[in-house]
Amino acid sequence: MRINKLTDYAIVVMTNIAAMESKKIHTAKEISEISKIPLPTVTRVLKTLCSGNLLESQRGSQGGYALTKSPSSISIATIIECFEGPIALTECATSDCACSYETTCSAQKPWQKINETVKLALDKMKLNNMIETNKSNELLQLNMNLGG
Amino acid sequence: MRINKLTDYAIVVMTNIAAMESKKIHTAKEISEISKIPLPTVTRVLKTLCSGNLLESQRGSQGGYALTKSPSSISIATIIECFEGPIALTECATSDCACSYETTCSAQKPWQKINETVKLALDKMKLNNMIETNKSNELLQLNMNLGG
DNA sequence: TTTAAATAGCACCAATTTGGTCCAATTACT
DNA sequence: AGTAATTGGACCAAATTGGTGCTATTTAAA
Repeated sequence: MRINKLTDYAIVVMTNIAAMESKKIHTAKEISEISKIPLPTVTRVLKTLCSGNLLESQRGSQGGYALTKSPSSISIATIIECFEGPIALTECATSDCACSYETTCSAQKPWQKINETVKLALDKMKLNNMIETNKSNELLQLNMNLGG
Repeated sequence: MRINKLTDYAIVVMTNIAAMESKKIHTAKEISEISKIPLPTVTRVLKTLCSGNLLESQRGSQGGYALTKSPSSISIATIIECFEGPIALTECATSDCACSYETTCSAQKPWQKINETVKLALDKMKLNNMIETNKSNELLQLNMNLGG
């Protein structure tokens, strides 16, 4: 039931980028050092975030990554969906559900309700909510969410 | 972010047992046939449910499994926790979190909020809610939740 | 034009988790 | 005693996940 490690990395990375207001564009190397995530891994995370349109990339010299939207309009739900597909505890509520009991399965409605609740909670939580407590905090680092 | 297959099996099994009011005790074989889950696998699920005190077992001839409580007082949350530990999208909100950023990590509160919401939704959903739509329905079978 | 800096898109391997199965031991009823 | 049933453990195969590296491509600056 837990989110994947890569998804957790992604949330850390996005939060860190959001917390750095001074500059707009950041290289993978820079983000790697700040987040204390090895470069190859953070690179992969950044690519996925990019293909999900949560980051935009600038190639070549002086290039890097930047948020596509303001921190207050990027939700945790979006980030999770970018890495793990539609938010649902079961596949039942998903569009691509090939469940053969669709019409008779009485369990489907309860699950839809549960999944909606979860999605709503994750939709409400935006990037700025993750950093607003105190901005002078050290930047988020690896393992803060997954414990270690 | 999805629940495990075994957890899904467990919910199916528990719902099916709850739906059979006539008899109180059911053998593993019986439950296997009704739920269309292979006997060895359903056996394992039943054992786990038993050690989590959601089912009580009677050994020997004429033995089997029965709910320990009424369907209306058994929540989906309890079943999930029985198989996957504390309900949390991250480990941060868990008691055994060894997160070294505890005091400074500003992301912890948001995560606690999210996890509480999820837990609440799963706590509210009881076994009787899973079957109440219409009792004449065929019993739930394998894959109804995970699709397939 | 050349060079250096950076991302893009793969493909690969290792480690972990998960799922499924079986066996020997134990218990209880007849 | 014999049969029917659970118990607990161990085991293996499969799938997923995480981590890394390589090469191509793009861009800006020297």
